[in-house]
Amino acid sequence: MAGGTDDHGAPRAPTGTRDLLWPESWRFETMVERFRAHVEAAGYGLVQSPVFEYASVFRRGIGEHNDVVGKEMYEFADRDGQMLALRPEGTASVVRAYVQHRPVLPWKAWYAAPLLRHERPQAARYRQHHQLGIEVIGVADADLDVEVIWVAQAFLAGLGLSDYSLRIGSMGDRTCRPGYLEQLVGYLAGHEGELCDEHRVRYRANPMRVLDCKRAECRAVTVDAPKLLDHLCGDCAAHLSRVEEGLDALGIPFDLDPGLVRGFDYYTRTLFEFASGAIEAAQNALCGGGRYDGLVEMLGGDPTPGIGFGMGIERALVACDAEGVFPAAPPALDAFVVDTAGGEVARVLAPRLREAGLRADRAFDGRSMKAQMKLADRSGATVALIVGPQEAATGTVVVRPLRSGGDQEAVPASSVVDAVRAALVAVAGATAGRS
RNA sequence: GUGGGCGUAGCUCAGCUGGUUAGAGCGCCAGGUUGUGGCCCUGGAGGUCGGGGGUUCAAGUCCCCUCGCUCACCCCA
Repeated sequence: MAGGTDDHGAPRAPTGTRDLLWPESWRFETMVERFRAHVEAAGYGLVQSPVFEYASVFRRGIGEHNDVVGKEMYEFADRDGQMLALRPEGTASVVRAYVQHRPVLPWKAWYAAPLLRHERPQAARYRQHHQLGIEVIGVADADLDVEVIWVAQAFLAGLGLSDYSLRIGSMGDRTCRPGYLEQLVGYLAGHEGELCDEHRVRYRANPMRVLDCKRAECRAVTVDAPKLLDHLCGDCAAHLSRVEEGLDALGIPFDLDPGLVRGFDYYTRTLFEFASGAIEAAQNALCGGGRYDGLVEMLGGDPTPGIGFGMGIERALVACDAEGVFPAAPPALDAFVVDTAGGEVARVLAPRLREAGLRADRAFDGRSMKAQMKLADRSGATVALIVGPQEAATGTVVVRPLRSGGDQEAVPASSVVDAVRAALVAVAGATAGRS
């Protein structure tokens, strides 16, 4: 295959992207709706920002020294020569929107958006993926950190998930981090020759990455490296303690992880990540977030605190599959019209049923009774409404239950809607009676 | 960017050491006393065996290249 087509010339979805067809698409959207209900009940309002921004928004916010901006961002000059970038993560865009519009503080926003990164696809990782997220601008209180973590945790639990864990850490702030980084770089410089090939040359650009390196060489060095959690200033230490207390108070289990590090420059203080224990694949991070008290300023606003998280919808769905929860059970039809008498009845009856608030569909192309009944069955409809020559001549419609054992009956065309409603009630009653 | 695995009907896959018109299950379509779905039976449609080149009397089966998918590293949701 070449040029975005298969070898027969038919185009296909780009590498790392996928089409979601019914009923998978239904499940995806249902998860978004769940999230909407969950966060709106906690005071968050939807924010929608463009899928592309001036590239500088991400360069300034996320920083140059990480893979997302450095080598994964879709960046291009448009026809006017403006440097634009497809949104690689959610927070920078939302904060840019805040700086531009200055909504009243505190501003609690949520979003569900596609993110694009030119990564090599693998299990549970795509070039276009989707995140559910929240951002709160204008609150420094550690109790908000607890709320934000709760929002994520309660959502996961609400999906029915139970096999996941929470790690939290702190990135310090401008008071304590610079001094710590200096110490860390000094320490690493003293062990430069012992680091892995990659970090031997890169440790100065992003020293905290080395702490996260999985290679044995780096691990041997970092065991005794200075830890940021031991060098937090008084305010950052107090903030972290308050968060831990709050999580304890809510009964949310967590692990304090000195090695929890993120590549984005904007993070300060609280950092957290939920990982699934049920996902077999390597990519098991469900949700990552943290505080970014310096980001608003970096994007041209006044110094204003902020915090948020992003949760991968695709990953959450994989976790749901792995745990056997949140099944796909799309709604079925109420009625399916079968017309073998020329279609004159079906073309009016189906719209009338829908106007009456019923979920209805019909067959086309004048197919046989058997074929139309098959479609009716496959549609999941509760009843089939059958119109043959006999019914067409007498102005009646046969109401045939498809999901229960009841008998079919012929009713006047004028009372079909009532008959369908009665059948729905009867079936619902029978179902309730069985369970 | 690096490495491994795989590419045969819409889907899941068989096709042994290269040899006649490439198969199965599911799905789809049409029939099974001339008006009724689900089960069952019968029949049918549907494949340039990812693409290109090479070896050979002969390749889905071997070799090379290429595209794609997939898994892992890196990083991340």
